[in-house]
Amino acid sequence: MPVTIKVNEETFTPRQQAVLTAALDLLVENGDGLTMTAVARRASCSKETLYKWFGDRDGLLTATVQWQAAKVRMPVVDRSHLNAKALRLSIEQFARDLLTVIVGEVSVTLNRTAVTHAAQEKDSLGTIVLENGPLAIRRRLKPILEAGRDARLLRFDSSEDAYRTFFGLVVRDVQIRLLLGDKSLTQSNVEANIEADVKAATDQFFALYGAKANNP
Amino acid sequence: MPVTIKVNEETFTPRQQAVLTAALDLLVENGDGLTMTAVARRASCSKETLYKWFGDRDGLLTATVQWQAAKVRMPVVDRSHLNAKALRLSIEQFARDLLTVIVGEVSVTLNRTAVTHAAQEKDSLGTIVLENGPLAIRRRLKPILEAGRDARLLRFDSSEDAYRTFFGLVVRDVQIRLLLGDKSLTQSNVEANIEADVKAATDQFFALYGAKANNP
DNA sequence: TTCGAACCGTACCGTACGGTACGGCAAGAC
DNA sequence: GTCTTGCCGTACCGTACGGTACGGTTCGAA
Repeated sequence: MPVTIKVNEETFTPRQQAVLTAALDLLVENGDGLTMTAVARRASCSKETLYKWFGDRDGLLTATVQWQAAKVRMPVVDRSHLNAKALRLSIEQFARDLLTVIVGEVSVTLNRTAVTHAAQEKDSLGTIVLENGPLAIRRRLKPILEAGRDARLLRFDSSEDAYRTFFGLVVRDVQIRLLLGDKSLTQSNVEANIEADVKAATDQFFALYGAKANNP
Repeated sequence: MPVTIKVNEETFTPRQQAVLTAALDLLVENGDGLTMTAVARRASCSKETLYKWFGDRDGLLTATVQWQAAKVRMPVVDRSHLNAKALRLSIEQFARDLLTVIVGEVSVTLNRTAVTHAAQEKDSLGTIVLENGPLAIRRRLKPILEAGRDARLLRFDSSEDAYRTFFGLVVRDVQIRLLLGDKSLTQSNVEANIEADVKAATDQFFALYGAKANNP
C-alpha cells in the first residue's frame, strides 16, 4: 500500500501527486492553457487515468488547486509570553507570511485560475483559494489580536475590522497589480521590498490599533 | 457623418458602441463566455462586421474593456480652498469613488476578464484596467495629497507610499474576495457598508498621515 | 434608375480540445 | 503457467468556436 498524504479530507497517492505537480507546473508556466492532453503527456500517464482519478477537467483543476493551496502552512505563533515585543514580532511575521505567499508565482497562478473560474459561475476554486489564503491568515491572526487586546496591548472594537485593516495595510495594491500582470512589478522587485513593507505595515497597524494610539 | 465620441484616441460610431455595449452585457451576465457568434446575435450584426471592425476576438475584447473603462470618470476635486475640512471631504470622496467603482458588477467583470487575459501572456487588458482604475485614482489623488502636505495638513515622505496606503485602507480585502466570487459578499451587502467603510478608511488615513499624527 | 458601399444572415471550414475506446504490457495472485 | 488488475499510449469522436465566404438587402450618391 502506497504512502498517502492527507490533504483536506482528500488523499492522493504519490503517483497522483506527481500528476498534480505536473498540472501545477503547466498551470504556472503556460498560464491557463491547461489541457488534459498536456497534463497526461507531462505526467507520462494516460488521459483515461486522469478521467478515472479526477472525473473531469474541473475535478483535476480543483484537486490541483486544493492540493497546492493546502500546502501553504503558516507558522504557528507562540501565544504564551505575550509582551509588547512578542506581539509585534508575531504581527510582523504574519505580514511577512502574507506578503510572501501573495507575491509568489504559484499564488499568483492559483489566484488567476480561481478568478477565471469564478467568471464562469463556478466558485469552488475561489472558495478554496480564499479559504487557504486570506482566511487561513485570518483564522490564525484573530486570536493573536484578541490576546493582544486582552493584554491591553491593542485597542479595537471588532477583531474582524482590525484584521481587514491589517490585510489592507500589508497587501495594498500589490496583489491586484500582480494579478493584472503589471510589468512594473517584477518578482524580484517586489521580493526585495518585502522586509521594508512588512515593517511599514506593522508600524502603521500599531499606530492605528496600538494601546497608545490616540484613536478612540 | 455619424456622431462619434472620442475615447482614449479611439473613436467608435454609435453602431459600434451598440456592439460594444452588447459585448459588455454578455460579459457581465455570461461570465467570460464571450463568443463572437453570441455578440453578433445580441447586437444584430454579422460576424463579418465584427472582424472588419475589431480585427479578431482579442480586438473586440480590448475595445470593449477600453471603451468601458474609459467611461469611469472621477469627479474633479476643487483644489483652491484647501482647508482641513475641504481636504477631508476630498479624501472621503476619493475613497467613495474608489470603493463604488471596485464594488460594481461591471468593474468586477472587467477585472476578471483582464486577470484571465493576463493568465495568457497577454497583459494588454490588465494594463488598460490598471490604467483606468487604480492608476486613474492615483493620478488625481496624488496632487491633492501633495497640496495637503504643502498646506501642512498632511505629513508623509513619499506620496506614492501615502497613496498606496490609502488604497489598502479603502479596498482592504473586498476586491480580491469579489473577484474570487466570495458568496458572503453580496452586492447589496457591500454597497450598504460603503459609507461606513469610507469614513473608517478616511479616519485611519488621517490618523496615519494627518499633521497631528504622532508618526515621524 | 443604376451603381456601389456597407452590412446582415447564414452557411461553411479548420482546429483545438474534452471525453471515450481499445490494444498492449507489466506485476501480482493463484 | 494463466487470470486479473491497473495503467500507458494512441487513435478516435463530437462539439464548440474562431475565422471566412457569399448571397441578399438597404441606402445614399450621381
